[in-house]
Amino acid sequence: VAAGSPALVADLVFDLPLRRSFSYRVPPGLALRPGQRVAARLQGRLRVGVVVAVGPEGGAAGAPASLAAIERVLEPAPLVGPAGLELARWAAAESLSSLGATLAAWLPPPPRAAPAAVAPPGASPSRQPATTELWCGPGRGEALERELAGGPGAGLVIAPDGETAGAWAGRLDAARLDAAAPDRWQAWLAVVRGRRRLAVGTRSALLLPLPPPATLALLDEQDAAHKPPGAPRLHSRDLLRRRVQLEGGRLLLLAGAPSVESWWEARQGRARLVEGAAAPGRAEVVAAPTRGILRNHPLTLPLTAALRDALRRGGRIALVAHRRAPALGCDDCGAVPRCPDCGVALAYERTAAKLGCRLCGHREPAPASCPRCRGRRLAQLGWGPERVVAAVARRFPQAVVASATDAARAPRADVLVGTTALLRRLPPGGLDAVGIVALDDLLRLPDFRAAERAFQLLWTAVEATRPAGRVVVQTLHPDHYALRAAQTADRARFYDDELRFREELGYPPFRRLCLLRVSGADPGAARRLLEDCRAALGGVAGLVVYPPAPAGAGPARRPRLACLVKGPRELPALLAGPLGPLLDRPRRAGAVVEVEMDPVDFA
DNA sequence: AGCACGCCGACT
DNA sequence: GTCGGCGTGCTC
Repeated sequence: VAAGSPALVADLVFDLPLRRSFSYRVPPGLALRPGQRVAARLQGRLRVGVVVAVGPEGGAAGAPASLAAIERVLEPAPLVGPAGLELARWAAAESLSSLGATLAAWLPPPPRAAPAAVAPPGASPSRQPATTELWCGPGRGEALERELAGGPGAGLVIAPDGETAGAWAGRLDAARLDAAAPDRWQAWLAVVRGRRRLAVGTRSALLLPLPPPATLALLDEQDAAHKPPGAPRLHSRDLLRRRVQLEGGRLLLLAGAPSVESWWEARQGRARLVEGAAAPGRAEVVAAPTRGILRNHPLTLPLTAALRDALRRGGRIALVAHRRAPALGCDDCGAVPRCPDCGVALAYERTAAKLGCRLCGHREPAPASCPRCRGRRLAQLGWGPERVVAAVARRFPQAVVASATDAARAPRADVLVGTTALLRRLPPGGLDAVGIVALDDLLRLPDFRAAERAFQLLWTAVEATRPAGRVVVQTLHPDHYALRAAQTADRARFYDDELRFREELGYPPFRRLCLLRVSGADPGAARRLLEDCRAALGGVAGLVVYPPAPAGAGPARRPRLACLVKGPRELPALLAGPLGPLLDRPRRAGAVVEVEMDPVDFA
């Protein structure tokens, strides 16, 4: 180290579940800036690190006396500036996860060979006004296309999946940044340096810096794909909201039937609701009561008629079936045993012959007959896609009936049978009819979002059906508020009812949730670890910590146990302290804890 | 997450 | 008598 020029130290974060940074010596002559990626040795292995701070030696507290040196830079300039780093830091804190893992998920993979020096990104964007708009009218996709193609500002479109991203990249002639793009690193740089005005990507593009004035668009904002499991454990909508809060810009959230959270934001005046002109015509939503029918055949008369009519005109029909529901329901009166405290359907534990609440852990013996009508037809059986295909093919032998996850994969089928994903990515109005085989399967899900999901499914079905077509909904609950609202095309009516329910029982958007999920080969160890977590949270004011409850079957065949924590808006900050030791060392005594803020999927 | 160092079962 | 299982702990 030359006298007079103090050695520089850089703090790095790595793609590891570690919520701390590591200090390294900066070799003389190496110009490093926060946001830049470098290669450095950690435990002898060369790894990709992101520089989060650079300063004179001695700044890093607790660092060993002699530091290892950074090996080389991977990029001549940072991909994100201080604003992007700040955003990622907020996201990591908000989701109780590591900054390194968060950044790794939000940056394109570094180039294989060290690229030639490039111009650094422009100056930090000047503050622009922030606006959020919720676009839910018909033709919103076309409107977005016109808005962005018309220019002149920069635009970033975030799609729920790579396929949609690819389609939009073509539509807008935009730089493509998702995993399937030929060179994401080059594409990222092209936008940063102003050579491309528009970009399309999935959640991995959320931090892409844009020159002002910028428009950020989130497609299908209600889609759970915007918060898949794993890092970064944050909903793309929440990140984009924060992003426009910090740096300004225009945020457009697109959805026919938005998330309850986004509707609430609009109702509170924090987002502008844009419903657009009324559609010229809308498919009719028909409720087909299934009392006592669905047991033997998946088609009621109204749905059979819709199928027959559509087949006669040579049209296409989609049938939405659902996997077996984990809950019990009465096939006679439609009653579903629910948790007395949480209001969600109780999950049926067949082996124990018990009903259990997935949220609070309440358990009771499974009744032999329906508590409401005393009927004996309390059953878990549902009509899965395979059974529906067989039944429809028997009833309409001349029709081509296909089971498909994606309508585009079965172009020749007259009748498509699939789960709710079937209706995704369909051109609006392309179907003659849609049949929802058993809406109750969806309503029975032990998830407080069940009604929201049902409403979104119905709305999507209507949008996918031609204006003179029919959406036939088979259900034992023809008066359910989600169905009524879909029939009258009255969004506000649904959200008013749903928000009242959420407020009464203390669910989002009024309260926040965090799920502590524990798994382990030894059930005893898992239970003990979860009890440690609950004990750690015991003294925190403002929290409701629910008892352990069995968690849904995970990918691993290990017993899983979960516990839900409910709290105020600042829940992450309240949990960070007490759960800190657990987050830093999640594996203990043969069990592992996973902490998930704002979970979207409970079933 | 990896990877190393730690103590208890089936083998050349 | 050893080789090796993965349980636990650490990473500038």
